[in-house]
Amino acid sequence: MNLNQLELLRVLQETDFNLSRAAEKMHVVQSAVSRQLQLLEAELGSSLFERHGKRLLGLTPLGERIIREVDQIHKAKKNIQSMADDFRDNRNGALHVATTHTQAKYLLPMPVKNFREKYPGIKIYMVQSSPDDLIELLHKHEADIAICTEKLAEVDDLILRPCYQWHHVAVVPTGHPLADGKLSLERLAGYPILTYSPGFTGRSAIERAFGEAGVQPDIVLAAADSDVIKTYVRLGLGVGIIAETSYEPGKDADLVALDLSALIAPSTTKIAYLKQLYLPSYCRYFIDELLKQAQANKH
Amino acid sequence: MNLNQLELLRVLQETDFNLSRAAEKMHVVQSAVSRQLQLLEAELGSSLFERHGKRLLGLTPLGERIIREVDQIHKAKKNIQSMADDFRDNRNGALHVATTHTQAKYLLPMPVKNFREKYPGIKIYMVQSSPDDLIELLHKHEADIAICTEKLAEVDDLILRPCYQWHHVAVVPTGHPLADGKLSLERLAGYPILTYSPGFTGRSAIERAFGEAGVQPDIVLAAADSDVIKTYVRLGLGVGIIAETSYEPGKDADLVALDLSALIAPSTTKIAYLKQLYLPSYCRYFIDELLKQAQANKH
DNA sequence: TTGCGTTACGACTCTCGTAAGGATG
DNA sequence: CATCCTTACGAGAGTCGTAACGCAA
Repeated sequence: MNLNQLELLRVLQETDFNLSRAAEKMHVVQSAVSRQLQLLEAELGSSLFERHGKRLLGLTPLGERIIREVDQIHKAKKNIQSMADDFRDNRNGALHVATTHTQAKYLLPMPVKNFREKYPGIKIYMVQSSPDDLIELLHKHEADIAICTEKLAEVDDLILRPCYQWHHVAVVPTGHPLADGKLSLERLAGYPILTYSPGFTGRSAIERAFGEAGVQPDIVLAAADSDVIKTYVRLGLGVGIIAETSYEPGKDADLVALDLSALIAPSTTKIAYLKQLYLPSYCRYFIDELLKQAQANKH
Repeated sequence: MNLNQLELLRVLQETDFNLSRAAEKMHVVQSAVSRQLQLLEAELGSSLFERHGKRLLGLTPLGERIIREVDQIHKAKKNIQSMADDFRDNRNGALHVATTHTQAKYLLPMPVKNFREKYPGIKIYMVQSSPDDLIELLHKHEADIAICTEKLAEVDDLILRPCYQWHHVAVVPTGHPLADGKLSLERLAGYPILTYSPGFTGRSAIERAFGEAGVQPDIVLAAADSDVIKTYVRLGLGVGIIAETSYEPGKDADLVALDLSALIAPSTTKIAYLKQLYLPSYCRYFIDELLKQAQANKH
């Protein structure tokens, strides 16, 4: 048994149990992985994959169990590498951040700028994705940290750090009737609503608020980002509901933002990363910068 | 980086960072481990060991961290082996049980007998040791399961399964004055006491009972096993306090057992094993037998 | 026929063991 | 001077790549 053979199991799982593609991923010829797999199975004395003829179809029950251990080993190995790189003051690492549009646009810019200055050698990769995907990206080790508001509570192999709390605002063109008088969910629901896609940026809090009030909003546009929403608000499609941070007084002077903190429960944006993985110091620095930025935004 | 190099780190820790002895343990010549260690340190880019000249003195901070990951890897690797062996219905395994005298003599015999019949190919190794050592044996992977009453609560990487609850009895020769009338801790303390060594078989419960009563017993003999205690009780050295299960009505007809359940809190004997290690099916069978035996003893 | 996996064989790399050498207490 | 670690070098084991073959969609 050796690390390459165990790695092969992981790669096979990621390639639909296709030896040829696994070989490609591992930068060896196909016959090599074929032999290594045979050797491993021979050593363990049982087959780890269900087969149809020569083709691999999936894992056997034993294979399932073993691959869980392989994942542990893979994580530990990664940790050893990261720690050594970190200790050596390696300035050639990479930071993979997965987040949603809202955070990428309104929270990350300053932290990223500071990070670039402090760690010019570290490449920053940002993946913008849906909250559903973020957790998966962490688990696949394709992201080091994820920043988002929704969907980050269910899993327990993550460390979750609350970053900042915010509330929603309604945005309407200046002169819109809603801008006067007292706001209520009922009045809001009297207009077509434009807001985030399900699963994005506090959408669940919006739904909960309307649901508990027994009001059925007419959501005519659901977008992944605030800019799209604002664009259509400008076109007069209806009332936008976006995160307060997404309203920019300067650029959005033609829009009015109406505080909804009394009507819709606040949302908390969190930072998440895998509990079992070692976080290099530059990663910790980035998280600290995010928290600092979140503090600054409050004032 | 490969598994042997990582294993070397573990072995070095166990051999006081002595390359020569580590080489012996790994069944290779000393120059081989020297080179492998150099290769690993070169690959990671930092040294993992504090050195004084050529000699290794201990781990660097980085080495400390890395070895924790190495332990994870070692456990996972062991699990893979165990699972494969178990799945293949391997009848050539071994069961390492660590326990104290009392359990070895009064709880284990039947379970061991049943185990031998069901798994004749599995060798049973029993290590008798002090409760202090048992946990260490588990951590060093020199024991699969530990059975004992004391000291099994503090660590959280163990799974603890309560096995049975029992209380102490006082044993005196027939005709001893204590055999008549009402027992109390004060009366007991009027005689020399013979009981277990600190840390053994509920000794802590005995101390707590006397301590809370404000009575200072005169413990003239502290032994690791009940048989020694009974022997000296027979010689008239004083009153023995032993586990109820250690009093055998047949063999011990010349002694009287006096129930102390009202005076000394009951003790619970537990089975412990490492949370992160895979338990082969024969191991689980043995644990089941122990629990069954504990049930049977109640009646 | 194409895609996928296995088997055979020669070349290369890696690791080991032997042996000699240097440092430390 | 005994113990411990390192270095040099040749032998052997292990792994890879090429290539030819078998099998199924």
